[in-house]
Amino acid sequence: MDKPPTIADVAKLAGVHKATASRALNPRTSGQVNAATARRVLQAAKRLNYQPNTVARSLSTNRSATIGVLIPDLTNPLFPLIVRGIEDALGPSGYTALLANTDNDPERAEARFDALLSRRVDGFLIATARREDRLVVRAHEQGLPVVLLNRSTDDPLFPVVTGDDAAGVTAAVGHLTGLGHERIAHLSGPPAMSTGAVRARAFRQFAPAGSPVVECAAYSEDAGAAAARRLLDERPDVTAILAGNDMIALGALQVLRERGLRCPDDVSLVGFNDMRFVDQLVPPLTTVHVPHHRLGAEAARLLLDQLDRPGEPAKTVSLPLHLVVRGSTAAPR
Amino acid sequence: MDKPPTIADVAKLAGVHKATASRALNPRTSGQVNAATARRVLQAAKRLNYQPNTVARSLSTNRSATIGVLIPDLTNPLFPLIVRGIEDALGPSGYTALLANTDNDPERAEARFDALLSRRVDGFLIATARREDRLVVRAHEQGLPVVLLNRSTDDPLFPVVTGDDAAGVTAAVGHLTGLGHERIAHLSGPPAMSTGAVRARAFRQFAPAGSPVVECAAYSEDAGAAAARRLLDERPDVTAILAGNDMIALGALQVLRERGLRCPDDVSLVGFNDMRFVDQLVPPLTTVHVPHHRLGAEAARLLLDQLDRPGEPAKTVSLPLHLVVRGSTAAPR
DNA sequence: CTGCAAACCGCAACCGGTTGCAGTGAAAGG
DNA sequence: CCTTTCACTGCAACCGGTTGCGGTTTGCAG
Repeated sequence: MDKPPTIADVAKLAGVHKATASRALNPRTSGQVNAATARRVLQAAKRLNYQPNTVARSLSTNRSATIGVLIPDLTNPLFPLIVRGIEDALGPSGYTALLANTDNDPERAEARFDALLSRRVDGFLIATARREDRLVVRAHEQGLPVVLLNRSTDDPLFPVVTGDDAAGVTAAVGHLTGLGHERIAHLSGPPAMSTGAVRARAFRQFAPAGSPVVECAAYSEDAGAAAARRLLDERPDVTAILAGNDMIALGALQVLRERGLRCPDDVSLVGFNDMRFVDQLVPPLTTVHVPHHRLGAEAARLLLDQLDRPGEPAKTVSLPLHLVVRGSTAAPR
Repeated sequence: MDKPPTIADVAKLAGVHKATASRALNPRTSGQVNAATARRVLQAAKRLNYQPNTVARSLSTNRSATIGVLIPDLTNPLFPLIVRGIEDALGPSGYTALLANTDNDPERAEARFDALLSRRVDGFLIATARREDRLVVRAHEQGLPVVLLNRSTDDPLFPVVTGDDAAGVTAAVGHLTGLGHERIAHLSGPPAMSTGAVRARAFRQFAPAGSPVVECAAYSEDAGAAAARRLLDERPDVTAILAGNDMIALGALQVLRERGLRCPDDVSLVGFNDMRFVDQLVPPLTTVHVPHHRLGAEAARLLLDQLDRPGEPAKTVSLPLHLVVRGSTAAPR
C-alpha cells in the first residue's frame, strides 16, 4: 500500500486501539494513557513517519487551527510586512495563516472570504475593511472571531489595530508649518476607507484654514498623479503637499517632475506609511512611519486572545507613529 | 440551532436523501438526478444559505482543491507579482492557492511544506528551490504534483518555469560592451540557487575574459553592498557592474554613493528582474525585465495540467527576457 | 400483458481523525 | 478477603460530505 499511514496503522503497529493512539499523540490528552503505551505509540508513529491528517481532525473538532487573512493588495510593500508580523506572532501558537489577496475589490473579497470560511478557518484578520463593509457585517452576524487591521469600520463591530493616523498627520503638518509653509495641500486617500477619512479630517483640523484637499480615487500611483494634476491646476500656489500615502506621493512626484517643479525646492512633499524603497528615491521621501510589522503582530495576538476566550470586549489598539524627515521637505523659497 | 446548515438539512427540506442532495448540488453529477428534484434541492440550499463544508468534502474525496505555494520572501516585490499571476491563472479552475512564506530558510520551508501537506493540498508551486533541495526531493519521492518556479534544481525532477537567464545576461553584457565598457564586473547571486549559478555562468562566458565575479551571500541589499565593497576594493578600475538582481543592485548603488562614485558617469549599473520601483530611482535602473506575472501564471497552468492528467513528462518552460535601458548605464568616460 | 432497460433515488460504507462512556484490572482501603 | 477507587484502554458514535451498489419506478417495445 502506497497511501500515507493513518492513525489506524499506527495503532495496529503499537498494538492498541486507535482511540488510544489518538490520545497518546495529542499532548493535551497524553496524560490519559500509560507512559509506556504512549512511548510505544510515539515510536510506531515515528517508524511509519505518521503525519496526522489535518483535514480529518478539522472535521471532527470543527476547528482548523488556521486563520484567514484578507489583504487588499499584496504588491503594495507595506502588506508583506504586515504579513510577516502576523506570521511571527502566530508562529508558536500552532495556528497558520491562510492569505488571500483581494485586489481592493469587495466582490473578490467576499469570494475569498467564502472560500476561507468553507475551509473552516477559526478566525479572520481583515485588512481590507471599508468604512461600511458588508463583509465585516456578515462576519459579525456569523459570530466569527475577527480583528481588523490598519483600516477600521465606522461601526466598531470588532477590535481593530491601526496606527494613530491623526497624530501622524499632526506631526507632518507641524513639520511643514514649522518650515514656514503656509499653503499646504492634502491629496487624501479614498474617503470610503477609514485611513483616507481620518487623515483628511485631521488635516482639515490642523492645517491652516482653507487648505485645499483633493481626493484620490485609490491608493495608487495613478490616482495620486491624477489628483496632483487637479490640485496643481487649481492651486498652483501651494508650496507643500501631504499625500494620503506613499503610493499617492509617488504619483505626485511624477507630476511635479512632469511640470518642471523641483522637489523640495519648489514644492515639499510628505508621504504616509514609510513603505519600503521610499528612502531610495531622489529626493528621499519625508514620510510618516507606520510600524507595519508590529501592526500585524499585534492584530494576530489580539485574535489569538479572542480565540482563547471568546466574548471579550472589542478593544482598539492605536500604535504611535512618527515622522521621518528626509530630503523631500524644505523651507519654501 | 445556530450551526451552519449541512447537506442533511438541505436534503430534509427538499424531501430527499442526502446522497441525492449531494448529487444535485454537484454539477458533475447533477445529471444523475431528475431535473425537478434538482431544482428543489437547489432552492432548499439557497433558502438555507447552504455552504458546503470543504473540509468534509476533502476528507471523503481526498482532494482539497487547493495548491500550496512556497515563496522565499514576500517582501521582495517580484514575488507578489508572481502570486498575482498564479491567482489569475488559478481563478477559473476552482483551485485556491495557499501561500507560505519561507524567509529563505530551508527549515522553515520544510515546516510550512509539512503544514500544507497535512492540509492535503493537491500540489505545490515551489519558488524556493535551491539547486540541491531536500524539500523538492521529498516531494518527488511522495509523488506529489509539483512545478518549480523561477529557481530550478540541478536534478530535473519536476517541470520548471523560469526566465531565460542566460539570454538576459547576454543582452546586458552586450549592452555594456556596446557602450564601450571593457572592465565589467558581476555581483553574482548565491551560487546555491540556480539563478545565481546560471547568471554567473553566462556572465563568465560572454563577458570579456578575466572579468571579475564577486558572490553575494544572499539576494539582499546588504549582501549586495558587502559584495560591492569587496569588488571596489579589489578592482577600482571597473567601469560597469552587472548585479545578480535588483536588490543587489540597490546595495551596489548605495556603495557607489558612499564612495563618491557617480552612476552612470563613473560606473554603469545593470540590475536583474525589473522589480517594482527601480524605475523611480535616480538614476532609473537599467535592468533585465522578467515577466513575473506570466511566470506565475504559466507555472500554475502547468500544475493544473499535471493535476488533470498525471504522469506527463516534465517539460520546462523558459520565458524570454529583455533588457530595459534606463538611466544607470552610459558610455565610460 | 409481460419483460426489460433506463432513469432515478436511497442505503450504507467510507474518508481519518476525536471523544463520551463504559469496561477491565489492579491497587488501596476496610 | 471483599469492596471501592482509579488509572488505563477499548467501543462506537460522530463530524459532513461522497459514491458504489442495489432497489423501485417508469416507459416502451415485443
